[in-house]
Amino acid sequence: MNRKPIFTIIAVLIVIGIYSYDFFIEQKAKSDLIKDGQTVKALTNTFFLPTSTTGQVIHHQNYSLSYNEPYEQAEWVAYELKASHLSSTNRKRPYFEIDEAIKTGAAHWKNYKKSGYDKGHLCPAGDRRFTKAAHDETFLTSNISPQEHQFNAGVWNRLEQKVRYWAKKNDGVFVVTGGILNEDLKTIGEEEVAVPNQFYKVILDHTNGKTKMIAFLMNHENSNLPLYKFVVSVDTLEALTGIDFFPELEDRIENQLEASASYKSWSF
DNA sequence: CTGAGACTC
DNA sequence: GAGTCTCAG
Repeated sequence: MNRKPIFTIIAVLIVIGIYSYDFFIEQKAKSDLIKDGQTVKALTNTFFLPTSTTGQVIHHQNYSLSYNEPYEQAEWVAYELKASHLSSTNRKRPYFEIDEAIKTGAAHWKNYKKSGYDKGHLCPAGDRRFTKAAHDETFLTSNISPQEHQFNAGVWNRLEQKVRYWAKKNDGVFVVTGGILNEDLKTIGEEEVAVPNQFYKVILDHTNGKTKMIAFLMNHENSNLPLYKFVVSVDTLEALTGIDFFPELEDRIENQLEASASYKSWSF
């Protein structure tokens, strides 16, 4: 009878041990996930990542972003869209989740509820349908910006579809996108998520060793104008955002390409 | 494709 | 909050 407390203590220790082990495995899996994302970018696509004006760059498995805390959204989201990524698989839309990777705290989706604005994807769900995990990963609140529905479902949607067309045609493109974040923007919700007045997108293609790029700047309103009307130089966007979009590109090529607002080598 | 919102449980 | 359904451009 007097041995009973010993057994109890041993049993408790075993239970604690099991929970600790589970916790350890879970943490290990999480750190591997983050490390993998960084490794992938380091080994392959580093050159296409823009600079960050905030110092908070997050690498997810299928896109990277730079979070701008005061505006409660990403200043840019960057990803590669390969032809093989394009999928017609219909996937169920999950619920938006707070991106736990944002150390300063990503906005809650409730800020958007009944705000009159869409939770507009920056990395589109339609570009990440190749797996459920990739699709779900776009439903993080670090990957959205308040967008008028007419804009999101209209001219912005048209541009996103054009990017898919180029990805298919050129066997892959790099995409950088976001809202123009500057002072005195309207905000929504308790966390005061800023509503950009303009949105931009930069597309880089390096098919067959030739590098070309094209950039778009759109006012935050729907339009029926053809997409080429919104073409600007990357230099224009860099002046507006303070972001250096392709710092790893050879300077001579970078300077030449970024100064151009020509779209003659892109088919619409 | 891009989404919101109402309704039930 | 989760799941299902309807609706709009």
